[in-house]
Amino acid sequence: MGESLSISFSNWTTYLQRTRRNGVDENISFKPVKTKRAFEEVCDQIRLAIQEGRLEAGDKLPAERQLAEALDVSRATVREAFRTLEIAGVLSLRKGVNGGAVVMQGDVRPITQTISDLLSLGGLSLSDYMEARVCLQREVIKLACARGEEADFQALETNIDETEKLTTAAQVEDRTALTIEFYHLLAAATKNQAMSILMAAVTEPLGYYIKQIGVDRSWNVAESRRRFVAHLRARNAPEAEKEMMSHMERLHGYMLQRTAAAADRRS
Amino acid sequence: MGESLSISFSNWTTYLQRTRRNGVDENISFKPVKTKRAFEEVCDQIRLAIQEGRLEAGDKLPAERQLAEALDVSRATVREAFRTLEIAGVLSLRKGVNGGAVVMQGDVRPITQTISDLLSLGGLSLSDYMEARVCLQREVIKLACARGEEADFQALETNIDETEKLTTAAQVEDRTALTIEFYHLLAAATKNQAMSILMAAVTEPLGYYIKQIGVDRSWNVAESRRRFVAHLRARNAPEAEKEMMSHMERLHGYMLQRTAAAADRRS
DNA sequence: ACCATTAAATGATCAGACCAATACACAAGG
DNA sequence: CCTTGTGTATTGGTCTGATCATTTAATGGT
Repeated sequence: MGESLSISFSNWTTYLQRTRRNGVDENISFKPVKTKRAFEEVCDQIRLAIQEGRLEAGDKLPAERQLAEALDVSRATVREAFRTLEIAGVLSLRKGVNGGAVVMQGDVRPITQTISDLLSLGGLSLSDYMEARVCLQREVIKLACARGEEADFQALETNIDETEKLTTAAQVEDRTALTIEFYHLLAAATKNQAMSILMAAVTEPLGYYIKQIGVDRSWNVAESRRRFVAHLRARNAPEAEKEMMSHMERLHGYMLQRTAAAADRRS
Repeated sequence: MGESLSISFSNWTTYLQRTRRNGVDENISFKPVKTKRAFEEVCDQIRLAIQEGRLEAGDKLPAERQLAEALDVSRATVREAFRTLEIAGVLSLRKGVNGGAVVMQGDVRPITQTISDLLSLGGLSLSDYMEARVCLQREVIKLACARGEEADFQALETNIDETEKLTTAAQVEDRTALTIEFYHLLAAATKNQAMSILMAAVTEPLGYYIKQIGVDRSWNVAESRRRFVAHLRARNAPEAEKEMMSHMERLHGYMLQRTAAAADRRS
């Protein structure tokens, strides 16, 4: 079925482009000519199979060599398709006998990675990013207050305990990891996977910034967090929100200030 | 500088694994042995260069052949790295003289794609997804009410006008596109790029579902939207929210019902 | 039953080649 | 001078075929 994959469309596309260039048929709506690359076609076929239910999580795809022959493309092409889907979290590639490409359930990492990329490339400003963090956080708190269970609150408090144990400057990295985990645990209390994913997307990149600009050591974060969890336990969403908002306001102000300082230093 | 890229770590990792297997040092915290693949190393080097400001949007990387030689890896390896970063929206690959790999500003598509993947693979439930949509929508409305300008409201109304023009069943696809555009325009009114990104992430996958289960033709969406925009213009966030919530409630109920029906039919 | 060795399968990488599209230089013709 | 066509070099896209590294299962000895 894949035999037509590598047939050349060059003559046809050239014709279309020339036609447009002449300007005669300008009013006729041509779709932008975009020759799909072979590996994209392979990607699409696999994704389509998943959408239509012909493939689902846990299924194993044919080995690269076999699939290449079946689709009448080279192994390198199958490889690029597999790589693309692996990065997307759709496939997992395992070596060895009984290895191969296995369909996964998806992965959150591409999302957090993309947010990080957008931040470091300037496609997303730090202030917009932080405001979105605040907005999401508000909704998370509402849900967590309504649905959080004792186990969730316990996990949050354990996290705070561990944070307080790490006081030396050398443990900044571990503290950062715990901070990020705190937000993850909070999102988990919403019992909503999608909210967890979105929160992860706007939380994970924090680590990169904290590593760059350092932490605000002039403030005891643990105290604020304890008050916050207490409000959560009391199902007092407005107070919990107020506590968190004041914390985030301080954090974001600190980050903006330090980032601006770093930018000044660079120029 | 990259000369050590292809040196084999196999002996070292094997040693570590054997040591662990013996169980003697179980209490010592080993990091999980994860032999990084060559193309990942290349990816990381490029991303690091971006984070450190040595590369920024608009810069052009060396050609595949040159970079392969510089890093002492094969062209295929550079290629997989480039492909990975291209899919991530970090690079754009262009053929021809003066072509090559150009650093971009990032792209939102990986995020929406990942959400779609998670939905079709079962890593994210439809109900969780829709609830997150509602939560995000609430925040978007707040911001849009506060910051939306006349041009934004105008764009929304134009969108509604065009939706009303399309009434035949054959134009379902176009109507869907307009529906998605409506949410994008609404997000744009927040003047916050991050909110736009998050909204896109939870809006885009709608198209896939609507195409599958069809639209609810028993209800006039345009009317509800007109009321909604009127509330926006009046800066009346609570009423705007109420209008949108009732609409989404209906839409989501319809989707859950039809999806369940489709699932029944399949089994 | 247990352990070490071997073998086969499979992804990871490499090497070298050719194809296809693109942009630029340059010549031809108006 | 401007336009138009024609190379032509460059670069990503694909192919072929090979070797390396890792994993699992089979094998076989103790």
